[in-house]
Amino acid sequence: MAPRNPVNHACPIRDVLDRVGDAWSVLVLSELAKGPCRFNALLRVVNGISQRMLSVTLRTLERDGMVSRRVLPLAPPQVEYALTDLGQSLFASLSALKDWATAHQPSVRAARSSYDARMAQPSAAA
Amino acid sequence: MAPRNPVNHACPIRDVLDRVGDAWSVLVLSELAKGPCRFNALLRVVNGISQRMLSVTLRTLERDGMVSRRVLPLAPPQVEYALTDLGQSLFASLSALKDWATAHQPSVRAARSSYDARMAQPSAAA
DNA sequence: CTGAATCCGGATGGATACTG
DNA sequence: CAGTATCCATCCGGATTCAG
Repeated sequence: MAPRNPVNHACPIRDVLDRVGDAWSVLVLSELAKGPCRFNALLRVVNGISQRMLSVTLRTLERDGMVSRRVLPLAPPQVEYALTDLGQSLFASLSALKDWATAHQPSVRAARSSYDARMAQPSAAA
Repeated sequence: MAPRNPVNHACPIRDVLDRVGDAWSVLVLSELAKGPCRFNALLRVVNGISQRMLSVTLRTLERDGMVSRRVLPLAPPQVEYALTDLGQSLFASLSALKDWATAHQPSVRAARSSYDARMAQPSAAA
């Protein structure tokens, strides 16, 4: 997830984005933000995630201290995942970005349409 | 950059992260935040980016309205890239995340070490 | 100088099957 | 239930080459 290229600076932004930029982490994070959850429950609710990716994602999040893993000693083994304080604070910080996205989505959409339209017309300079 | 999987919700967070989660966008963004810059200048300063990825990244950012592109009509063609207002506001929002990262990097590092240590010892339940 | 097109190796991630 | 291991298709991204 992290070592995309050898030039990873000590840049804190890249550090977070490597942790959060992938397709699933944020989804899992936001599910767990609603409350603790078990593996298969996450699998069902995260919509489209594969068993493998859920497993990988959870392990990474756990390793980074965002998620806690509690094994219930029961007949059918149960494992409960939950956000740690650290994970909750990260999720909170992400909301700033979410707010930006929500606020500016129209602008971005407009920019895109405009760009696509401009590119479609070879006769731009007239 | 965006369509990692067909399940892209209309989730605004994923939307931003798809735009910003890749390895280079943020680097380019933060360079341009310092002021307008030309192609080859970016190429030199962004440390490790290839010509192709710079080109691709700039085009994406331009399409999304984050970056403006101005062609100077000169003998050796010059193209100047700069952040738009939209791009600057995004960059500003990213700083919240950067602050989080800076503040919690030690915690994350600690969590990782701890996790790695725990995993190294098969004898956990005693 | 600024870029686009092509080629291609490596990483990413889904499907499946198997284990505890 | 909660995962891991394997197999394999796809995509990303670097190097190179060509064009305006």
